[in-house]
Amino acid sequence: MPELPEVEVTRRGIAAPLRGARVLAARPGKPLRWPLGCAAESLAGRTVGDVARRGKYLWLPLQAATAGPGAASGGLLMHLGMSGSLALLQEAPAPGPHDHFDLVTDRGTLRLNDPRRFGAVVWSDSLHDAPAATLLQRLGAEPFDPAFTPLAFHAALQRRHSPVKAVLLAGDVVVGAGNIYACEALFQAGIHPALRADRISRPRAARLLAALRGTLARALELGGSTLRDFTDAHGVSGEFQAEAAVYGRAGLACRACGGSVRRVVQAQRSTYFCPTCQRR
DNA sequence: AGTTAAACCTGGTTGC
DNA sequence: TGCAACCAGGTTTAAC
Repeated sequence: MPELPEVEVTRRGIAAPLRGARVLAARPGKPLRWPLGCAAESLAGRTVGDVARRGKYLWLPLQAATAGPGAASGGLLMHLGMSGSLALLQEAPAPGPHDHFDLVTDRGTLRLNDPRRFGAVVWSDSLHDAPAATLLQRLGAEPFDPAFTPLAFHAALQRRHSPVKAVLLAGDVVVGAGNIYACEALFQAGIHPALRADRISRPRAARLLAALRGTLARALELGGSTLRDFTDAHGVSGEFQAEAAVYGRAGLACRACGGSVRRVVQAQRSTYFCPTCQRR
């Protein structure tokens, strides 16, 4: 499920309550994408720092009680995959069949629910060491980074020969958009999803970046999108999907021109677009 | 090197 | 009603 807005909504829900929390225990469940990479017992006694986000990854700093030089830091790199969500529970019931990781703290239990188990919880000594550094290394620019200018976006697109939709999804030019927001941003920008990235003009690249930022910002306001199972840290669903212009609307009328929204498959994923409003 | 398939998993929906 | 086929918010890894 989760694209940047859902991950950021999650981060905002847990960051303040968990800042300074003391870890009492960690309970891994069924295997996720990768092994935890440390003994669960080694997390007990650590203190949670400021939860950060990079792309669709969350970083939970976990400081050791004995503050020595270097070896005391580290943290958990978390990813929600396709179907994951995090909840911060004051009184956690016994884990259900799809609860695959618990971080028990004195401020509540942070619980990962992830039916498909494409998500991940991985220990890393720091963001700058493997495995975290390896995973984050391929990520493109943060969409809201002011240093990421329309010109820089256009230059990056010029180097790619794939359809622009596939480039947005790949996340190595700019992170944050998944299948929903890539479709929506392209619609807002009036760009055909099959258009090769290197064929996009400078003005259209600028328009696409603005559309991407606008789409992600609007989704953030609405608490993200909930298609089937996403909820924020308090169990609340997102509302963005209700105002999606094209995503999931194959055969329905385009909200702008009244024409029929089409569904095609690109890079093994469904793409929704309006052939009238979006041009090559 | 750069682009495109295969793989990981479970469950809900659709169609015969 | 039963069951097969297809679909789903992601991204690493392997293969052209």
